[in-house]
Amino acid sequence: MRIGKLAERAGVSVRALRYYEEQRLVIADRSPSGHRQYPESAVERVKFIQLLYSAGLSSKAILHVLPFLDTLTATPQMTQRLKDQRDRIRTQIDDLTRAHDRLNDLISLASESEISPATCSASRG
Amino acid sequence: MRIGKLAERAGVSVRALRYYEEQRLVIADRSPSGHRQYPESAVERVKFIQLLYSAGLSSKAILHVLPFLDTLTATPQMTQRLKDQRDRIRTQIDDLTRAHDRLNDLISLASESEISPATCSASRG
DNA sequence: CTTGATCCTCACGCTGGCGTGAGGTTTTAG
DNA sequence: CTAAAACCTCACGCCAGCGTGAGGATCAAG
Repeated sequence: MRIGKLAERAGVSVRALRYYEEQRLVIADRSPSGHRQYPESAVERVKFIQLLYSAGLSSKAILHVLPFLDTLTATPQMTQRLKDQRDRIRTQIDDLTRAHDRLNDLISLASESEISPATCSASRG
Repeated sequence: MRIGKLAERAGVSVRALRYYEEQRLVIADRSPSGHRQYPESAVERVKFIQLLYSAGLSSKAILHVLPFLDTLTATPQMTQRLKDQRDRIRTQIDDLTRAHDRLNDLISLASESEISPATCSASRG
């Protein structure tokens, strides 16, 4: 499959795919004319990469995690890196949850302050 | 209180505080000589700003949310913005959770692949 | 009065994940 | 055969949240 199709199917831009290759996250065969050729499996791979990016991993961190996908065997070091990232994400989730709750508190206050005194008793029963 | 003390107490850099002022997130009085003067309340305000930054809000988004802290009254538009941000955070939490779970799956696989065949039956009962 | 800590205002640098041409080749549809 | 679409390689641009001097004023203590 060529780069345009992969981009479409994985939901990323062509530019992004070239960038991933630059970061060595994805390896592509080349046709005699130099066009990139991807296997079917690249779709899932790119989607996984996107998942990790959206979770805040850097290209470098992803690069350290990906080899496991290929070989399905991990060195203790790789396992540790996976755990480190997982823990970092958990921490981030906790931070976000705190912010989420704080915002929710504010929303409650805001909703009340919005309501005119006359309708207040009606809406709060 | 002056900027150094506020930075220390709020757990941010002096540079960051100047940046927040540039973004109009924090307003500071000035001494005759031009030094910034902050009230006690600035500590909590800055901590709250940090919370929102860590939740991925931009300066602009924070700027739209903060007036509520000062007035304790919200326009419907402000309430809506609060809700939008809360929803965005929730979405982000979901993304992170998915990544977290995927990584956990990988960690399970990795832990297995790490174990030598001889010890495998022992560790898996 | 002096010294060192703290403060001030520019203003450039950095990082990451791409966007976006420029200028040229290749593939594909008709 | 031709035109459009898709591809290629540079390579600069962007944004955000600061870090990090440069060069100078101000403050607190002895």
